[in-house]
Amino acid sequence: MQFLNGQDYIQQVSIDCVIFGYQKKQLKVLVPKLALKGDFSSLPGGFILQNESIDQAARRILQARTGLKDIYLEQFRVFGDLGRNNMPFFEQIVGLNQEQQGAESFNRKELEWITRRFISIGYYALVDIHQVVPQKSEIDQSIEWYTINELPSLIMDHNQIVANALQSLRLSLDQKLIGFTLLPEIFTMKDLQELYETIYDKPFARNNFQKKMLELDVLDRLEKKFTGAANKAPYLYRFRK
Amino acid sequence: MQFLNGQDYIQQVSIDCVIFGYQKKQLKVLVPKLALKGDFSSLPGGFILQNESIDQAARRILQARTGLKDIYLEQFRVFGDLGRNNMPFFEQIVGLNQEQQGAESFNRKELEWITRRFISIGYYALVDIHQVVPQKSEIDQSIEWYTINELPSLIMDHNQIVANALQSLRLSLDQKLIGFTLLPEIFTMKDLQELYETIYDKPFARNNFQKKMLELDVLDRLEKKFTGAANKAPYLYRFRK
DNA sequence: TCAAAAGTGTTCGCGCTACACCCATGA
DNA sequence: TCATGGGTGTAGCGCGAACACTTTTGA
Repeated sequence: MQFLNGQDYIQQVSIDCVIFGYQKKQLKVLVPKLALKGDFSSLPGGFILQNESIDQAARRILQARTGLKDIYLEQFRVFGDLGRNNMPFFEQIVGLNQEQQGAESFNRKELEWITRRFISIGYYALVDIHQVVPQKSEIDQSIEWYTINELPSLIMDHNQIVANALQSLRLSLDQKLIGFTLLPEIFTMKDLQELYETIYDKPFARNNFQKKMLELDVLDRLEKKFTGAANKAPYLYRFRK
Repeated sequence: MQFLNGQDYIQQVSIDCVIFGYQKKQLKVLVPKLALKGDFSSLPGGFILQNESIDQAARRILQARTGLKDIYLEQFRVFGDLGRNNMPFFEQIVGLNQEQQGAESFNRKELEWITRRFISIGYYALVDIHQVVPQKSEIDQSIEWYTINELPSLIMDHNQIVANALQSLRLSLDQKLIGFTLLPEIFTMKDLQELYETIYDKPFARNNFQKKMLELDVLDRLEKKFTGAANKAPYLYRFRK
């Protein structure tokens, strides 16, 4: 019935993942560039196999791009407007790729399948960026971390999806103690504060931030971290599971 | 390609609506009972036409059951577990309806269509219960308002969907000034307070509740309401749009 | 001894809660 | 004039923000 690459997927439904990472006071998103002429980038995505749940599908997609198995994952919204189809995108490609790349690499049936209208389930994931070795899929030319404020223009409504994901992340961050998943296992209070400041794009008072975090009672204080700098050495912390 | 009743729908995706109403200090949900032997109830739901957005589909489904066009509507979650299919349900029906009702009223193609695994997009709606004249669809035997604590057992995971909807409603109620949509246009402060107490299932202090609501600066105070009771007449209010 | 940055204790103001009081209404 | 329920003012309390002070570190 409905096949793409010989797999039996649910038709007209896709999953798009906003994979957040954090490095050097910047919130980043993992974005592959498609192996087609014309600079097309999109969110890492995929389809849902008949014999897997949507969460399993999202995990499979994430694992393929990040190599990580245990990832913090949250479904945040469905995008189902009319006009969410790859048609204009493929038309552009056909125009740009007259030889044999791109659209030609799809056979006729696959092209029909992929250019229909799609409903997309948005997931966001939080990862320790240092643990990720970004993996190209077979349709990618490259895959890279982009600072969220310097994202390239993405296909369809994918820029909008990122904006929505960030909004949802901000709402959940305080509630669910998920910020730690963006950091390495061991971190200083300053690291944590800078992460929060980056996500909310506003400063926090140092002492109050520390107090608030410690009162959550989820941090183990470890030994001090001697940096060689001429100041008091900060404690290291670890998130208690 | 994919047809049910001659319509071209997206396959394996459904919409389920939790329609909230409020009457006599009770939060209610509109639940149709299916025209099949064996007491099957489900959430009002439907499918997505190829040429409508998911929001439009939800509105169409809501209008069909409530008669109302302008309805407060919120998408709150996607349910996509494995095993979300109507197969066990239809097997039960076949067992119970040996004659010609129920499953037999579907032709073979429709049966195949409807018994596949489904991904369902959950919406909740808030309506003024007095404006609604519940409408049966052709597959319903009846349709009724049920107090949320006395819901019947619904098919598949629909009871779970209702629980999720209520949870989302509670989270949004304070943020988005949507409570008023459950009340008639004109109401007293006591009406509003009782609505909140019902939804959150806990009491609020009368004076503080009043202050909080008035400080939102979204209520127009109208004339007093003389009830004939031997006490001070309460003001009537209207939500300012 | 000093500057830099980390850790901690204290005060201030706001918003929510609780208590108190007054007012209108019909019997 | 009284009971009932509605409207409003004020005091207490807890949390987060702002401020202040101490401690540690290497130059």
